[in-house]
Parts: sequence; structure tokens; C-alpha cells
Amino acid sequence: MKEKILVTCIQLFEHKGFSETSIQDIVDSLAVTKGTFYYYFKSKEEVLMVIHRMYIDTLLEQQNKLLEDGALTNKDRLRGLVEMLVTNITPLGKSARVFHRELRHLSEDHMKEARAKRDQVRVAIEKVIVAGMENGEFRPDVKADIVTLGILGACNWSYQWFKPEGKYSDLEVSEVFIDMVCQGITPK
Amino acid sequence: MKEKILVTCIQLFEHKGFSETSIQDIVDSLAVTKGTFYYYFKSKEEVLMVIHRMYIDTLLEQQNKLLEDGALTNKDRLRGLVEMLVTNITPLGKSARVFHRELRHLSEDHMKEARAKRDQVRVAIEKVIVAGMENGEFRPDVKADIVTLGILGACNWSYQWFKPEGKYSDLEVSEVFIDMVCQGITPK
Amino acid sequence: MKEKILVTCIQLFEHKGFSETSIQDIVDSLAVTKGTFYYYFKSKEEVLMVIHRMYIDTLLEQQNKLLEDGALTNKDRLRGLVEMLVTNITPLGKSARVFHRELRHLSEDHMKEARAKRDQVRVAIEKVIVAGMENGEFRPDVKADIVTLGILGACNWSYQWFKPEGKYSDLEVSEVFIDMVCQGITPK
Amino acid sequence: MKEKILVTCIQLFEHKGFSETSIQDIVDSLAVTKGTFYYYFKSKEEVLMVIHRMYIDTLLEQQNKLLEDGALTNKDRLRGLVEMLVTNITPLGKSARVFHRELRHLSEDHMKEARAKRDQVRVAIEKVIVAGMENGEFRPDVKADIVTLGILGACNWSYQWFKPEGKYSDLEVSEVFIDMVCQGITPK
DNA sequence: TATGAATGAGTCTTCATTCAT
DNA sequence: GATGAATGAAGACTCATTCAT
Repeated sequence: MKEKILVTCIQLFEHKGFSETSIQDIVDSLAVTKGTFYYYFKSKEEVLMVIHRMYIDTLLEQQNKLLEDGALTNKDRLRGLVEMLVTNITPLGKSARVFHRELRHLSEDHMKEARAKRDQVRVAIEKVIVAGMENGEFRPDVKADIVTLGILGACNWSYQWFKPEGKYSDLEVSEVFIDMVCQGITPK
Repeated sequence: MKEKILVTCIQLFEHKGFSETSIQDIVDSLAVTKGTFYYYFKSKEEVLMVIHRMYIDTLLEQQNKLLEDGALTNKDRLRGLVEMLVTNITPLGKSARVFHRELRHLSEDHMKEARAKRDQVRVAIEKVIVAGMENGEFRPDVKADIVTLGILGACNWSYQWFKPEGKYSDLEVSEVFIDMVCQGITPK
Repeated sequence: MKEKILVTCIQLFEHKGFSETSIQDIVDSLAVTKGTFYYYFKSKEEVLMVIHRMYIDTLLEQQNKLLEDGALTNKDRLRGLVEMLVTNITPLGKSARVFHRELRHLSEDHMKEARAKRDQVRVAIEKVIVAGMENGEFRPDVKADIVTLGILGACNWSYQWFKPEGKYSDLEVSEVFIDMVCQGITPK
Repeated sequence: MKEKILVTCIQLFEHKGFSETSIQDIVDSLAVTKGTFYYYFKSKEEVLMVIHRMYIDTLLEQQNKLLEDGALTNKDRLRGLVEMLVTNITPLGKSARVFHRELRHLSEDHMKEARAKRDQVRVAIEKVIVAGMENGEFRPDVKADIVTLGILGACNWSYQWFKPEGKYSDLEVSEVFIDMVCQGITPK
């Protein structure tokens, strides 16, 4: 039941937004009563928090695997991180959209937690880039911090326009992003 | 007064979000009464619409100047567009954040209008890239549509983290973005 | 202008009802501003009162002519009163509907006045019937007071269904009413 | 509770009118909170609709009994219908007044429904008269449609003046109406 | 586990009215 | 005569949340 509530909430929050989704909407979708909702969660915000946590923890897990794999080059790692961020398979895609859009509706504490975790992704990208700069995979003169934010922006923004049934798959999109970021768009 | 209401609304919508800003909040900030608000605007949504329109129209105007200037190379134009998007001079920065975050709270009609205009920016970037591909300024094998969305993402996302008083100026940020996109981050 | 406001108000009150008609509606219909309205009338209720007064005074005037005409039989007089009530010539028809429907929105004092005048019509009918009973024109055993209220009901109700462009004219309707009331519908 | 809300609303709508009765008035009368009202009804209009439906359905039921009773003459039936309409036994009397006065505040759909049902009463009276004309109970030359509207008017109007504690009972009033309509007020 | 009645603060919005100009 | 900016009380309705059962 807790699971079912979560899934329903992800759908609704993604579709209508957190503020615009009422408890009534949620319990109607599930054909249960309000009491049931409050038996499992103590507030609407708690549901949001759980969604955030599930999403970001999944991400961080993936990320750690990538970072710890000693066999990979830094470019491979960067590719892996970009793919991870762009990947849009349900239900992670919906969670991702909720994550990026509804961060502000978390309570003070939960927001700090979410931000801190979100930052780990940024830091990971930045570290990979810096490591690549040091071992010659990347140009030594790039501004790693800003480039990182640029890459993050490109990836996170994809949740705003990406359509799974569209012209390109999520993998193709990440490939293009990686190519753009690594080779640039001007001819050599 | 209409002007004052708008400015206040931009502040509040940016700070607390559209849904979370009540008419009461707005009129309290201005030390007027609700009646006054509704004398100038017929709904909260109308204010949002005006903010959107002001922002996007300003953008499109700048954009048109860039596109019509025959003396520029396509790379110059791209740089111009990126600079235009990243530029965060007050009060456009707040408007920009409101624009990107609260699009969904517009009414059906206004949303269509806003989306159509927003799309003009995307189309402009894409056209510049395609033109550059044709005249050899850019590689002939890039996927212009996705690259465009990547660039847009990097730029639009900057409203989430850019601080005018921070380490880099908005011009520096756009320079890094342009460099990243054009040269790539790998050495030649 | 005062005249124009009145005419417009009759239209609007008749169409939407008094409570549902806002000052804004009124001034919009006239393409003037609220200030103008309040220059001529000191409240919405005052307009309603004037409409009531105009209608009922017109009625009472007609009624008095009928009653004072010594040449008429009581049956003639009754016919005259019924015709007077049913008559739906514009703009009296709309005023009549407003009169009957919106009485309750008058202020205490105005309501008393309106009720008193309205009562004069009832009393007049009753007197004509009693006079007819005394001189043999009407049956001596009718309950004049209730019959009066029945006749009034039939007439006043006609404003709810009568359509000038309908199958019968207002004169035909009153003829039928008079016939029904005088002869009854059973055969002799 | 739903029952209690309905009873209270009938009182208030009858006394002050629908538009003039606020939700606050209603819940204050019941010593509950607004939330409670909206737990049972989803709008003020819904309450009005229920009141209309209860009243008119009760009426139509009574009416059908009358029409189906083969032992009655048409005059009996007409008497029955008039009695039914004039009868003012609590709480139907208040409902009746609300019904006739507040019809216009129903939503489009509910209004159509109410009007259709209200029309059934008119049609029933007309049919009884026509049937009486055919079997010789009533004069063959009466205009059944207008006479019907006259009778309806007399009856419906009674809700405006009838007082249960007054000089005449509701049964006496209907008797006078029937006598007036059938015999007429002129001597044979 | 789950219900459903009840709460009460809060939402956006409308409105009749006033008044300085 | 007429304007239009401003008021503030009141309107209908929503909502997250609680709690006895």
C-alpha cells in the first residue's frame, strides 16, 4: 500500500505539480480514504521527501559504482554520469522531474539533505573532469566548475523536453551531449 | 501602481513560487488592499502572464537584433545568444527564474503563447548552428537539434545557480559555455 | 442619463436578477464609470426602489381611472383590472417581473411602501367584487378575499410564462381569465 | 447531518433567499464549520437542487396517484391537483416557496430538469381539463392551455400570501379556487 | 489497517461604495 | 457632471490534517 501510494504520488506530482495535487486527488486515484493516506505518511511533504530520497539515492549508488570502477577512463566516467542523468526510463524519469521541480516544497531539513546529495553529483562530475585534466584526457585550461554546471544543466534540462517515444533515445541524447562537450562543434 | 505590483510579484513569485504566493502576501508587501490588486489585474494568473510576456519579449527583441546583424559570423551569433540567455542583470534574472519555473501555472491560452515564443529562441539557436554547419564554421556531422537543447539547458539552468556576486561574472560564464560547446574539452 | 441608467437596470435586473447584477455590469452596459452611477443614484437599492415606484404608480394611476369611471359595470371594472395586470407592453413587462421578483431586496422602508401600494391593487379588486356582489352582478356567496387573491395570482403569474410573440396576445389572455372567473368552466 | 443541513437550508433560503444566504449563515445556524457543509454537499447550488428535487418529486408522486385513480371524475382530479398545489403543510410549504423563487439559481442542467418536471404538473392539469371537455364535465369552448396557466398562477401565487394560522385553511382556499374556476362568480 | 466525519485556517475573487480631482 | 483609484468586508470554496471508531 505504501508502495502504491508512492507510485501514485509520483504520477500525480509529475503531472500536476506538488502544490496542485491534493490529498483528495491522491486517495481518489487509489480508491481509498484520507485516513489510509495518513496511516502510511504523516504529511504530503513526507511523500515528497521519500520520492526525492529514492531518486537521489538510486542515482548516488549508480554514481559510486562508476567512480569506483578503476578500469574506466575519465571520459568513460563522464559519459557514464551523463547517461545516468539523462536516462529517462519510467519511473525514474518521472521521479527525476518531480525531483527537479519540487525541491522547494521540501521542509527546511529535508531540503538541506536533498541539496547535499544533489551536490554530490555535481562534485563527482567536477572531480572526474579535474582528474581528466591532470592525466591529459581533458584540456588543462578548462574551468572545471563552470563546465560541470553546463553539463549538469544540459542533462537536467532534458527532463523538460525529452520524450521517450521521440526521435532519439536517451542513450543517443547522452552520446550527442558527450560528443559536444568533448569534441566541441567546430571542426579541428 | 501597476508597475509596483508587477515588481513585487516578480520578487515574491521568484522567492516563494507562484502557488505559494497568496494575494494577501502581495498586497501586504505593498501595503495596499486586495481591492487594489484586483483593480489593476483581474487574476493572479494575469500577473504571471504579464511577467512572462515582458521577459520573453525582451529576449526576442535582443535575439532579433543579433540575427539581423549581417556582419556577424554564426559563431558570433551563437555567442550572442548564449550571452543573452545567461545574462542575469536585475530584474531580468528573477523574471527568468519565474519564467522557467512557473510556466505551467499559465492558463491554456497564455501557455501556448509563452511556449510558442520560448520556442523561437530554440529555433534561432538551431538555425544559427545549421547555418554554421553549412558554411563550415561548425562540424557538418553534429546533431543540431539535440545540441541546441543541450546549449539551452546549460544556459537556462544557470538561473538556478548563478550568483551575480559570485566567483564569475555572467559574461565569463557564457564565455566558458561557448568555449566548451565550440572547442570541446578534449585537447586537439 | 438617469433615464438611461434606469432603462439599463430594468433590462439587467429582469435578465439576471437584482443580486446577480453588479454595479460593474450596469456601468459596463452603459459604457460609463462607477462614479457616474453614484452621481445619479446613491445605491443599487435606490434604483430598484425607483423601478418599483414607477411601475406601481403607473398601475395605480390606470387603476384609479378605472374605478372612477361611473359608467362602467363592476364586471367591466374587473375586466379592466385584469387587463391592466396582464398587459405586457414593453417596458412595463420587464418592470413587472422585476417588481414581483425583487420586492424582497428593497430596504425596510421602501418595502413597506411598495407593499402598501401593491395592496391597493388587491383591495381595488376586492372592492369591485364586493360591489358586484351587492348589486347582483356577482354571486352573493363568493369569498371575495380569496377569489381576489386567486385572480391576482393568475394575473401576476402570467409574467412568468407570457411571451408577446406567442400564440395569444395579452388581451386574449385577459379575456380568457375573465371568462374563466366569471362564467366558470362547467356548462350551465 | 445531511438531513439537518437540508432542513436548515430550506428555512434560510425561504426566509432570506438563496443569494442572500451565505454558507456562513448556514453553518452558524447549525453550529458546525464550513468544512462540514462541504463534506456533505459540494456547493450551495447542490443543496438547492436537492431541495427542488425533493419537492417536485413528492408532488409528481401525489399527482400520479390522482391521475391513475380511475374512480375519479375529472372535476375530482382537478380539485385534487389544486389541493395538492395549495397545500401548505410544513415543511413542504417552505420548499414550495424556495422552489418557485429560486429556480433561476440552479445550474443549467439542474434547471432543465426542474423545469421539465414542473411542466409535468402543468401538462397534467391541462390533460384533465381536456378530458373533462370531451366527456361533458367542462364547457367545450374553454381555452384549456390558458385556463391551465390561470389555475397554476392562482395556486402557485398562494405561497406568497398564504398563512397557515390565517383566516382560512389550505383546504378552504382550494375549495374556493375550484368553485371559482368551475362555477364562475356570476350567478346563473 | 482502514474509515469517514469534522475542523478551521486559508484560497482567490467580487462587490458596493467613497472620494479627491 | 464625471472620473477612476482605492477600500475592506464578505463571498464561495479548498485543503491538509486529526481522531474516535
